[in-house]
Amino acid sequence: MKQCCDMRGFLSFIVLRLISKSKMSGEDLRRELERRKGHKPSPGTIYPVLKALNDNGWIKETRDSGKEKKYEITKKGQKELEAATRRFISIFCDMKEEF
Amino acid sequence: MKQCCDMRGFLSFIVLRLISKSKMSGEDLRRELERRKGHKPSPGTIYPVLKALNDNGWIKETRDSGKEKKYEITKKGQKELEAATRRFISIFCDMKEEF
DNA sequence: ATAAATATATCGGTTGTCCGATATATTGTC
DNA sequence: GACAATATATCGGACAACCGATATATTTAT
Repeated sequence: MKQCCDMRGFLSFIVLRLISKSKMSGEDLRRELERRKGHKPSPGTIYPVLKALNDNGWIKETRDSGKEKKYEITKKGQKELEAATRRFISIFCDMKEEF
Repeated sequence: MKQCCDMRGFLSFIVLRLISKSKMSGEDLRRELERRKGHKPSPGTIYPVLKALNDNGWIKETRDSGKEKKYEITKKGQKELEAATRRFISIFCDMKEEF
């Protein structure tokens, strides 16, 4: 174990959260994730995540006048995000003080 | 993807945090994790995590008068926990409002 | 329109987390 | 001390996250 911990497994959660705040493209997300994590996820990481979220009906494409492709959250995605957020809070309840 | 997301990958982080607050045994941790996650990690999950944290010198055993074995955090573990917490906050900065 | 740059998509492979099963050790009870 | 109950340890394997490489599509610049 190099560090405690890798914090794998949360990418789709973060991505869904970010998209819920504003429409974002794959590259938008890569940039924002680099900012937060100090490491830019590879295309092979981010696009499969977007595909999975889309296949689940949690996000959907939106093309504003034929420009670059962005994603926005769906109603179903909102529900899922709320549920996931509840799970998150329940697990990390005591992190409150750290923020 | 069944849910977004499984929130795997944070177990050692949570365990280190819990131990930093009070000395805990493996079973103490299993109970507390069940409370938070709604699912009790198997022995095959928790003990290897404790071993790994111990091997890294982040926690150490403490036997209070030959009673059950508990773990407490070390100085090195404190440092690592602070670093991990910083990473966590950086990634989830916007979760602040949710708590 | 063509070329270059950027964005998206897909696939195979690696790695790490976690579990179930099982074995051993420790504690509590009689 | 003997036995049961509880706690700890270890191992193989399943599964999923993530990456690197590569291919394709789209946008931008000339």
